[in-house]
Amino acid sequence: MYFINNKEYKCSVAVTLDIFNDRWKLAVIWHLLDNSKRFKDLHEDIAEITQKTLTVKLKELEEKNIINREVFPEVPPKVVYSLTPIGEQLKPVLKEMYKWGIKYVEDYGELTNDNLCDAEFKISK
Amino acid sequence: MYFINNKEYKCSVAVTLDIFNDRWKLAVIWHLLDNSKRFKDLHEDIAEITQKTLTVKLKELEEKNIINREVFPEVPPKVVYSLTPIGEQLKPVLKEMYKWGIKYVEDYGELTNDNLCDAEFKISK
DNA sequence: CTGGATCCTTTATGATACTG
DNA sequence: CAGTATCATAAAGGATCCAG
Repeated sequence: MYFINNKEYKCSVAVTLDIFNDRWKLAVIWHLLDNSKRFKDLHEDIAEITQKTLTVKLKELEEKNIINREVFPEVPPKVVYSLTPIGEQLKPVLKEMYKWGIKYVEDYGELTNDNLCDAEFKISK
Repeated sequence: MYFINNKEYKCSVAVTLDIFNDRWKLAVIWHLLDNSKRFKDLHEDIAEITQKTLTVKLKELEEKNIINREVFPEVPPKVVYSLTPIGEQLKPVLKEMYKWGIKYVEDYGELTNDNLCDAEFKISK
C-alpha cells in the first residue's frame, strides 16, 4: 500500500497510471527525452495542444517533480523545461510504448514513410 | 508516418499514446495480464470504475483488437475477457510503469504495507 | 450476470484576447 | 516569449433504472 499526498494506492502501477491519465503528459515527456526545451519549442513539437493546456500540463508535471522549470530573466522571456532524475527514468516506459506502437501499426495500420520523429535518438542509451 | 483508420501519426509512440489516453484502459490491461477474467471480476479488481465506463472501455479495447470477448451461452450470462497477442505485448509497457511507480513512491511517497497487487506474478516471464 | 439506455456532473481541453 | 484570464465546448465518467 502506498500513500502520496494522502492518496492511497494499492499498487505502484496505479501510481503511474494516476499521474499519466490524461492526453498530454507523456507526450511532453517524450519530447523532453532528448533535450531541454523552451515553451515555444514544445508547443511546436506538439502542435495539436493549445497553449493553455500545455501550460497546465507543464505546471502539473513540475508540481509532481517530474520536470524542471528554469526561468531566464531576459526580454523577451525565456523559460526552459527539462526532465528531473525521476522524469528521466520514464525513458524505459516510453521506449516500450514506442516499440509497442510499431508492432500495433504492423498489424493494424499502415506505414507510409519512415518514422519521422527522432525516436532512435530519444530512446538510445 | 503511420495511418490507422485514416488517422495520421508522426511517430509510433503517438499511436500508443492516442490509444491509451484515458484513465482506465491500461488498468484493464494490467488486470488481464495474469488471467482471463469475467466482467464481474474485472469490476471487482477495479472497484473505482463504474459498470458503464468499464463496459465502454472493454468495447473500445475490443474494437482495437487488444482484448478478446468470449460469450458463454449460459444463464446467467458469462462473458470472459482476455488479451489478444498484441494485447499481451503490452506487458513490457506495464512492467516499466510498475517499476517507475516504485521509484516515484520511494522518492515522493510513503510505503505503508507491501505491494498488495500480485505484480510479481503479472509481470514475470 | 452482463450490459444497454438515459440523464446528469465533472473534468479536460479548446478559442480567443490580453499582458509584462 | 511565455504565459493569464475568460468563456465555451467536448469528452469522460457517474448514477440510476431496466432487461435478457
